[in-house]
Amino acid sequence: MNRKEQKLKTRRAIIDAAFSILDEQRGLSSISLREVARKAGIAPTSFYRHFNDIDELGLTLVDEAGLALRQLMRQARIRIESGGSVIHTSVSTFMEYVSANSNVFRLLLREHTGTSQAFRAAVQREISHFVDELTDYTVETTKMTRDMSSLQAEAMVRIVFSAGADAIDASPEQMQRLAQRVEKQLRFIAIGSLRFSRSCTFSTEEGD
Amino acid sequence: MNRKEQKLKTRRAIIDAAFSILDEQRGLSSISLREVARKAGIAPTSFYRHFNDIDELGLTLVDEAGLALRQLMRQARIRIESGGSVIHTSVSTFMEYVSANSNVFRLLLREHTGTSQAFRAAVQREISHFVDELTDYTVETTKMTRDMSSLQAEAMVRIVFSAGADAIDASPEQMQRLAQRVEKQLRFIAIGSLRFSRSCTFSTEEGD
DNA sequence: TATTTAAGCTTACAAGTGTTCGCTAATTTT
DNA sequence: AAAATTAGCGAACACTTGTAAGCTTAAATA
Repeated sequence: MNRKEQKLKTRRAIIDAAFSILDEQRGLSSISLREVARKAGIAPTSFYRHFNDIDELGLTLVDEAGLALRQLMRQARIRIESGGSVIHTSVSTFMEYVSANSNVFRLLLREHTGTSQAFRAAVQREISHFVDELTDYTVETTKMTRDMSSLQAEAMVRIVFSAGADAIDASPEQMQRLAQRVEKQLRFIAIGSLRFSRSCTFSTEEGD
Repeated sequence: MNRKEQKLKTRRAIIDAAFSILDEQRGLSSISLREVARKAGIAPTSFYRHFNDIDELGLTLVDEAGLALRQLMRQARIRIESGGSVIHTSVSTFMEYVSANSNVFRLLLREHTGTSQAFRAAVQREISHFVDELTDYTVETTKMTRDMSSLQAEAMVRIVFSAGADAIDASPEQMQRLAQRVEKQLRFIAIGSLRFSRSCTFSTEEGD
């Protein structure tokens, strides 16, 4: 058993090395096998004992980042259930997550608009997941239609992720300020979609 | 004069070559001097007659992209003045711009979250410009405070740019659909901020 | 204990990179 | 017409890159 244990250990070393490189200013596409190997403390060729390809490593990183994102969602839901404003709690949780896992979030943001179709698709999948969950929540807790909830959720996620991008390089004070702005903006959307929803009730055949 | 003319011509060839490479799947950071030179039809060393550095080329590209963005704003304003819904006109103009200059917009999006601090700052500057102009417009055409207008403008720009990212790779039908969604989402914000603004009037000392 | 397995290493190669140097040739200036 | 300037080129440099081949060595299995 000691063998597989060791293998997993250096596999982790490779992944961590890759993340640490991303942390230091570089994107997935410009990451080099040799650099990762150097940082992980192995010979370049040993890399192939763990991944067939450098892209395989990249997808692994995106998967791990997506996992962290889902954990974030879970945590936010738990906090919401124990009381407090939904919007405030969500934004706070998100911002904390961004600063705590800045390298992970940076990866998601970069690859979202990045150079590789496969990575972009992978990130898009994670974000859609995020939107879907928020849509479900909105449908449950409001009287809005699914379509309207979906629009609202999408708008909110766009804003939060976009703000998250700015938050990465921000100081704690800037982030505090940013979070407050985002909260207000999300309230715009919440209020607006509700209003919009009501005004539509009159002009469509779909009653309540 | 024939000399400077020729120089400008090959300078343009270099810039166009760089843009065309970006078009074909690659990011600014992974662009290679030699590749650009090859595509521009000059020797690698001749590149230095026009730019000190490959980063200097990068900044030039970002500047050109920003210029195009400002032209877009101007065009949108003209269209708005000649009647029609502000939101609809703006979104349409933006979407048309994105698909017409997809490589340029791609550059802005990528470098916004990209690998180089200088590029990120340059793009951020352009986007801030965009937000500021929209804020001014909102202050002029509504009774909202500057702070509130700024929040609204920022939210709208975040959504539009985020949607623009999705629009790049979308088919015409998908883009049509996307544009409609964005329009509704912007309306959420417009309605919401107005409502929010009114409700604040009661709780603050700032009357009207 | 003997044999097999496999993680990790060293060496090696072909291809790509940025950049320096000195040259050519054509245009501009004197 | 002579001199100076300069866009562009070829050769060469000192790298870095991905990947292949074969070896070592320690653990797993028989």
